[in-house]
Amino acid sequence: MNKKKRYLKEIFVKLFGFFGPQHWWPADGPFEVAIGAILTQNTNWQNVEKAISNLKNQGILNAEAIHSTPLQTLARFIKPAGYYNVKARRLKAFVQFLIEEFRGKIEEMASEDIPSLRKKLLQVYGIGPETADSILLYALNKPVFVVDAYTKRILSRHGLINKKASYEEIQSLFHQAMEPDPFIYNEYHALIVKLGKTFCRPRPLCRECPLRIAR
DNA sequence: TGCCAGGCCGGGT
DNA sequence: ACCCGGCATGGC
Repeated sequence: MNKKKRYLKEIFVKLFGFFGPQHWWPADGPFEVAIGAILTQNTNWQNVEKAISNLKNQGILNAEAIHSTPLQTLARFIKPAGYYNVKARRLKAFVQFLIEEFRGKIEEMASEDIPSLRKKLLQVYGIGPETADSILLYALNKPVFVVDAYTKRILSRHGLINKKASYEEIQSLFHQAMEPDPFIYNEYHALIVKLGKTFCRPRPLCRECPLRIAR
């Protein structure tokens, strides 16, 4: 549908014009991006920053250290991020995968082709589609669009999808509408999050929204 | 004070 | 193939 493509392009232009560049991901290097991607699952980024700060202060923000830190101890350090027991297990599962497949070096993931790498990531405990795509885009700079709850909400409110649309379905809309440019995908997702937090919350502020849908 | 936040897993239908 | 309960902290 050509109309949807133009609509999606238009949304990007409006958001970028209104909010400006977002300069995501707010992290120091690709490994920290991946850890943050797991920690921020259904969680405020502000809380994630505290957890990451703890890991840094403990000097264990690297694959080997997380691997060798006892589960309970790791859970204690990431407590501010919420769901700390499951997330501790997820962090360990991820670094285990990283060590087994890429000698613990996340940079080495970049040489693998996107579809097979995405499939591998999805097999890791605690990594679903959004987290996998966040790692691909924000840690490895791959042209993969990240879909999240805000994306669904906004597209649904604009009548571009129905509520039961699947993750891949929504993702393919963006992949068809926009050039496969990591910079564009990076900014677009970040801008959607910005819009979601500012105007498109469960109780929306449509009057002040830069997209201003009539309803 | 409650609602909400940059999801995912596992069991049940 | 979907649907839903569970997981938990901290900020506004």
